[in-house]
Amino acid sequence: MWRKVALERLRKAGYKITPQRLKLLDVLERIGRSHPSLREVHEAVKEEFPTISFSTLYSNVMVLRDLGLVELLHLGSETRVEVNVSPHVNVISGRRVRDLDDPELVREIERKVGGRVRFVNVVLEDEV
Amino acid sequence: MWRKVALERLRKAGYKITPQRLKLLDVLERIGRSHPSLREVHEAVKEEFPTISFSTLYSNVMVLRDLGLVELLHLGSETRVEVNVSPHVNVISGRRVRDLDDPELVREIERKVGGRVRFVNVVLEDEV
DNA sequence: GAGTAATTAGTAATAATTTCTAATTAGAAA
DNA sequence: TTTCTAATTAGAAATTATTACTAATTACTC
Repeated sequence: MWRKVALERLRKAGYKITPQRLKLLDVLERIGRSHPSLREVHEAVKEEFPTISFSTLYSNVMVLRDLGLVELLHLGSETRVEVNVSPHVNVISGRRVRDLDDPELVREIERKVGGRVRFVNVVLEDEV
Repeated sequence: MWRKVALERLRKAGYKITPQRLKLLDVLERIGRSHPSLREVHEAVKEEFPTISFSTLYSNVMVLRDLGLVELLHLGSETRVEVNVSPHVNVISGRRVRDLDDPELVREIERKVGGRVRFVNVVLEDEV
């Protein structure tokens, strides 16, 4: 579903459809909800397209971001890619991120902070 | 207040009280609630102690973090220092961060995500 | 006041992102 | 289909921020 939308939007915006881009869409459709880092996305794409360079991957992720197809979030020292673009909650414990789709909660937060929420990161205490 | 607690805790933990550390406490007491980046904290401390190196500043901030006296958060490419250590909400728009102390909201989020919240970052849509 | 381990400043190393460029290629037009 | 051209790619280099290392200095104990 996301892949289809993404492809359509790339076309509409006049971007060329290269094999590198197609593989990137495949990979993000498959693992995007696990919030992979750029490096992890690169590794995953290399499985299917071993010669893709980091720089190509990087610039393509930026294209997707510019088109509003992915969200980037910064966790520790790394940039994570997120396919869920609707306002939602990321629950973060350590390196783990899980999505919580709770429009109710998002709406309440919007009411309290006064502004349109892009996303919410809830950082939990490390379990001991 | 925070400064006093911090100094006490440094002493208790057996750390030496150096002029560099005292200036750092001064600065964080003063500007800590603006969530300065490490670089900004360094600049601010240099105003009062021009010879302090980034590396000294850095390791002292890490000491404060280890003692639970500051929280570090990663925003874009930079590390921000936060003096507010109780579970709370950071409202982020662009490079700006403001604190929202709303224990009610934090408690509700904790209930929904199931876990002890360290802090919550609410990232807002960029204003156009 | 001396001794000692912690701290400091300066520098080097690392890690992740971002930029740059020559060669290649997707897609439009002939 | 073939040609043309601007967009895209791979690889390398530059940048940026953080983290690690080390010799010299210093805060604190006795």
